[in-house]
Amino acid sequence: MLTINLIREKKDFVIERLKVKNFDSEEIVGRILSLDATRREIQLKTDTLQAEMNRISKEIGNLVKAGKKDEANAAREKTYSIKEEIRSLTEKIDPVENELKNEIIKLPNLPHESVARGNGADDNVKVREGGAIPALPDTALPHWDLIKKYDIIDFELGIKLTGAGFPVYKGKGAKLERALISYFLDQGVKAGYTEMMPPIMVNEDSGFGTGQLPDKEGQMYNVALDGFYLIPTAEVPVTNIYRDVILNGDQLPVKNIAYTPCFRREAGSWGAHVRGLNRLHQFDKVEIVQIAHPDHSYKALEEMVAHVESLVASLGLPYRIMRLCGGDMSFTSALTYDFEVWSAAQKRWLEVSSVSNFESFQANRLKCRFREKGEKQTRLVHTLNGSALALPRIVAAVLENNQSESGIAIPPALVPYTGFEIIN
RNA sequence: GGAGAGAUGGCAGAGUGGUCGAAUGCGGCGGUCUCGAAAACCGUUGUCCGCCUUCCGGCGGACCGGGGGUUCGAAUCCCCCUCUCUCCGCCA
Repeated sequence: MLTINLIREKKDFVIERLKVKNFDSEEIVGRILSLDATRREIQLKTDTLQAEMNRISKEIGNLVKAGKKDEANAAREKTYSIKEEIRSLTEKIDPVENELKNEIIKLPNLPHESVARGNGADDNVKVREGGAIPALPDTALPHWDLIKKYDIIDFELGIKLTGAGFPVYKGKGAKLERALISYFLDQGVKAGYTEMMPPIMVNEDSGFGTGQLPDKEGQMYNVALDGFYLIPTAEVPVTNIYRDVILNGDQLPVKNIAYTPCFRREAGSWGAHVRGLNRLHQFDKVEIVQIAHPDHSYKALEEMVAHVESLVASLGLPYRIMRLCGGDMSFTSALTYDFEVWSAAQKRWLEVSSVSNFESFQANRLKCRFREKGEKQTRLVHTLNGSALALPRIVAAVLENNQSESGIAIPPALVPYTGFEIIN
């Protein structure tokens, strides 16, 4: 959520920047400014009247204590009309405030100045690439055939237990999954992140804090009986740790890492390109989250990108890093880099990580601030997160890229974690 | 699931209708003392909103789990909700 101050002070700038995200905000901003003016006008009136009320009430107290009953009653008479006036103003201010908030949360985050205009994935900018695309024989199989051949992941069993998109990992498949989680966590801890194991269900406040609610309600599984949501990403609980928190400047940056299962309803997004592990309702992901000083958040973003890059490279996967254009970026992000790995049998790039700086957009919803030592003023922090990494598509690429007649070779970096070198 | 108790500032913990944004202690910050530190002593120490102000800041309003009510006046009284704790039962 953008701050009202920014909208008030840099109205034209806000409108211009949002055009990069193909978002026409002129009307909304106009409504916001008018509601804001109304709100302040009403508040000034009520505050003045309330001050008068408080003064008289205090006076009555003193008069009663002094035994001046008649004067006290006279003063009491005066309060009735003021009270009525306050009541009617209060009734007006509530809807104005609600409407104001409803309008503000409609505005997406402003894109960073480096973000290009564009409509979709085709307009994203390739920043870097690495790794060699393997040459596979024509007999190479897509991962959904490989997992059947080696019996390591069972989709039909998942359908029986739950439904489509909830696979069962078996034998070496399960071990590979666990190995990747451990490997990613260990690498993160080495890079200075603190490991967290958060709840995988969150309440409504948390859903609002990171921006899933109210807009993307339909994307999350809802445990209606208790009012909880299954997390679509560890970003939600791990970032919400800092909801309503004021940090000391010297505590920044906060660097946390967490493995969690992730749950996504993916309503309406089924169709082509979602076979096998490409899109699931439940999947595993290791997420890195940073709470950064606003002056250093882009340095933090680069550091996170470098970390994710080192992970992908260490698995020997061909990858490319894309800077998302305005039209392809999420509502909450100011700058996003996507990581894609080459899936050799599907012959397509699969998104395995998305690393973003949200600047103060989430922080403003979360009310996460920090105070510099010696300063009185609090400021909003910047929040960042990225997948490091999302497992299923990594598994898909590892299986497809490393297949041969004799089986699937495990990347050397993972062997200490799997305990085996080949799936056959 | 049954019975009971409670929710106050960073923490602990007073406060049952007016002068309470809230005693006191701890912690934090600044200072005195010291070569330095500890101890001791002195001072200071919440958040949000609005108005004024060139900065420093000043003034006003709100906030004692959340929401509503009674009252001229509510941390204090009433109603609803949420959460926590204790005991019993069940249980990974």
